[in-house]
Amino acid sequence: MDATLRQLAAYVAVARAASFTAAAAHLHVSQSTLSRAVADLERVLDARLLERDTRNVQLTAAGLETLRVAEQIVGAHESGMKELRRYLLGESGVVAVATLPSVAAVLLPRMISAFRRQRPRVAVRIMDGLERAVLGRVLSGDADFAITTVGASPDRLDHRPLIRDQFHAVLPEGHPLAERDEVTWEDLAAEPFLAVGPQSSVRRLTDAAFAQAGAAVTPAAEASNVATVGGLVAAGLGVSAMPALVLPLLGPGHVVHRRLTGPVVERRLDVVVRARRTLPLAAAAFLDVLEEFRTELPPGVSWMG
Amino acid sequence: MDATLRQLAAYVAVARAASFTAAAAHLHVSQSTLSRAVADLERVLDARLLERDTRNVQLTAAGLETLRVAEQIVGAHESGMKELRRYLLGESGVVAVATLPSVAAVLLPRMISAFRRQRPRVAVRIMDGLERAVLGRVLSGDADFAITTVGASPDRLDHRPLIRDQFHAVLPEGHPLAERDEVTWEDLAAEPFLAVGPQSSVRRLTDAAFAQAGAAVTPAAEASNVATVGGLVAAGLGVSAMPALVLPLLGPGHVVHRRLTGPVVERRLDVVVRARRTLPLAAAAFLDVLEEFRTELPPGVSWMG
DNA sequence: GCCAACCTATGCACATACCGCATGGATAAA
DNA sequence: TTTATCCATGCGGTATGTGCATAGGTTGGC
Repeated sequence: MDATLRQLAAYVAVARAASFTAAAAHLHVSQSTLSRAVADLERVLDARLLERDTRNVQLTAAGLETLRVAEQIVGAHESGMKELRRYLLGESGVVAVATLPSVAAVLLPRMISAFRRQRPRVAVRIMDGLERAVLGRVLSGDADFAITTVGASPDRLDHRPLIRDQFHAVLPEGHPLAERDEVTWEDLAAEPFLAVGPQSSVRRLTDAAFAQAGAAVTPAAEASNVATVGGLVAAGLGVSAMPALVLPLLGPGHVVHRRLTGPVVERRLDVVVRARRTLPLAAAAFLDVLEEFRTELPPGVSWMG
Repeated sequence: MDATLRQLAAYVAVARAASFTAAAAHLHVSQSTLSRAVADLERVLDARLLERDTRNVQLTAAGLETLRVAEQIVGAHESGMKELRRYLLGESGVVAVATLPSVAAVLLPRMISAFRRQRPRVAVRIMDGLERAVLGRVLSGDADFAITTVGASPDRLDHRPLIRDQFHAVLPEGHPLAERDEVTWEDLAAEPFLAVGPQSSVRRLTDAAFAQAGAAVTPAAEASNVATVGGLVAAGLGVSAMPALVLPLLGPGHVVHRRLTGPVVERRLDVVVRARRTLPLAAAAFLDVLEEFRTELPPGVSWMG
């Protein structure tokens, strides 16, 4: 049979103190308990570990080796439990956030620095991707939660609104529409439209907005990367429409943006978690930080809830 | 409170098998036992580790971290106990032998190779020194046992004869006494005598032998190292007397040796262990090997007991 | 849509382990 | 010789651990 953790811990205490009585006082148990525990250990190992001559307790060679091993085992238990507790209290570990590239680039950095001021020992892993991939990360458990648009509300996921993000017209510098303060979807429909790829949630929203405005728009060009779309606009190949958070990602080209109405279209970014799962405490703490993180946002972006 | 080793082991089994029932079969315990153990662990840690939906058992994030830590702890326990058992069975560890330089150089190498054929994973540490130091090593517990002469039988040590080692006259080549087959102590007393240092047990025996032969001998020179004495003899400065086992250590000089009688003096080499101590099994195994190690010995050396 | 199969949780009873108290026995110091 | 100190051990009460039987709930086949 194997030695109990209790026997090993008792033995370590007695061997270190070289005294049953002293070790008992130190551990706040009775001396008889330790006497028995050590005797049990010796019986289990079938070896004499301590030489007791009423006045002194002295380790045998086997006792020395046993002490070494027992310290390892007991130490592994103690440090492991301590580590685990820290993790479970959300004081260490990794928070994995899945989110859209625009959120990852524009909002997350500030959120993370606020979070890490509060929990410096918790790392944050960012997984950016398009809505479908992002939701998949949450479903599979790779990510603790997501901040993303949610098209068709999928099964096994809970979500709640976090941020409102208004669409803006994206125009080349010097374009006639740029002279106005506001542009309508109908205005845009008259120009060559540069769209993001069909996988993007932005594309779904622009398609819906044109339909709502009663315009049938076939994109003049598509690119999966928004920076590419920005470049196309800057080069004068057409116009586009992007949520406010995406505007900083349009690249260094000379583009301008204007409020986009008729209708005002908003992208809603939700916090998405797995249904019927309790979040790891560190992840929950991140969301708590988000609750209080009501700092100023770029124009056209606002908090919800 | 801390998690029990039993709880952690149960959890590791269940988490690996992703099934209470399968893990129970594997560990040969009832399913209810594991169900309870895992529930206890979750209560102790105050965290949900497994998501059970009747068909599948799936790890939560906390469960994954707990599995990692629990595997470490349980693994440390298992491997530690295995290591300890090996040690206690004498299948690993170190046997520390304290002994005189002559034994260390001449006899021990063969003994060690015989021992290691039987227990290849046990290392042997040799501590050589003069009798006093050698016995001190055993008393302090630094050495498991000693092979040495024993002058005044000291307290707290047990000893039993192992080897008989006859004294020989050590002469320069071409010396008149070298023409005989045997030399007496009286013969030697007429020559300049080259002695080892007063700390050496050999010195004690040569002094006693001369006294027994009725000769008062004052050494012409002393050296603590027997090779030095050999060099002095080879240089023609005098003669000496050494036990047979020491003869190979006299160095490359041109010396010869002859049987020494009147009286025949023997050095007795004992095995010395601490009284009332059980030897570590590996050390006991070494002594067992010695028992059976009755191979040929140099002339003038023989087994006892 | 219903039934059978399967999996985990739990009530119950029993055995063992564990603990502290009190005390015995042995030794070193006074 | 006496005293103080320390470890071992008998004893009784409590906590813990285990298996059996079974409840409860979900999945998959018919």
